[in-house]
Amino acid sequence: MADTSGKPDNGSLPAPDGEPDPLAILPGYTLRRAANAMMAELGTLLSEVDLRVSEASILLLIDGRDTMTSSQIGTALDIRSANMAPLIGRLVTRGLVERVPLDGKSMAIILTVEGEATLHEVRRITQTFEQDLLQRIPTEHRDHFVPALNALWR
Amino acid sequence: MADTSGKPDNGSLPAPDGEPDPLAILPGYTLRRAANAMMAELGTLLSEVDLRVSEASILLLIDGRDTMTSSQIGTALDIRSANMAPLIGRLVTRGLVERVPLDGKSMAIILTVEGEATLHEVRRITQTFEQDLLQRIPTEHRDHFVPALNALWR
DNA sequence: TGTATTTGACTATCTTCGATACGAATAAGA
DNA sequence: TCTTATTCGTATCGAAGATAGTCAAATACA
Repeated sequence: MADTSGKPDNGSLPAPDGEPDPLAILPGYTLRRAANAMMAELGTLLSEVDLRVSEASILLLIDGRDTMTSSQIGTALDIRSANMAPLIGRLVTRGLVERVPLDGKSMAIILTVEGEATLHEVRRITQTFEQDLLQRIPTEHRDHFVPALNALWR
Repeated sequence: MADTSGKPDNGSLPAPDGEPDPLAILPGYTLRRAANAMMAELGTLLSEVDLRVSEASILLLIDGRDTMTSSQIGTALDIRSANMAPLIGRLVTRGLVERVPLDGKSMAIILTVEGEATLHEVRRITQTFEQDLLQRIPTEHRDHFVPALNALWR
């Protein structure tokens, strides 16, 4: 209805001459595009160690901990337990982590020796990636990037 | 999702002495989490008009244009033509857009009257969403948000 | 103690977005 | 004309995420 917004309303007149994308000024749209681009790139980098982004996240998270259960990992990474099961399963199959019973019900997910070696590669890849990502952001915006993003979900 | 509230649920994670989440300072990780949270929220909002985010993007893009082909839309939104086909197909089935032959090979995708009415709702929803999104970002970071994101894919 | 509820791990299946691979038809060029 | 490239479309796959529901262990409680 009546746009009560005080933002630049270019809605009904998109100026179809030279502007290829009227969505580019929308924060939500740019957020999606940027995230897609970055995740695709990270996915390509991680294919070197045959890991998906979510799998690499798990390895990074459980490093140095020996009592983290599948559900705790899921809570930390916001992954449902139904989706954790096959994720952990693949890591177990590949010998990167193992399930260790904590009690008769809970299982701790811990890195194997091979998992630690792979994690080392993952660290190398992600650190380079994160550095490159920040480098692409103009210096005057760089320090605002993570705080702004964190305000959207933390 | 269901975690947009600032509740203190991390009793299971290490205390604030060490680090509650070693991934939270990674730009790529925060980017993904923020984008996921925002897109889930927008998806929920758009379910009111039974549209997915990508479908709503198409409507927003083609408004006011009458010679945009499926492949041009795909180029603008970075959607492969193979994925455009079912997307446009659903919009056609719902009577929101129609295919108009341009030259025997190319088809222009244009809004129907009903599509324009729906687009009006979409604008209302997305403008509120975009405004809320920006509001959540602390003022000192807000102006840096879109420029920083655009540097990652434009 | 016995019963009921909650929790942890898991299976099966669905949805959304995105990517390939390929085919058919038209347009454009050698 | 014959070949190549473009456009639109099919079918299929993959990653991430969501629901529903099973099952057994753990916990709460009357």
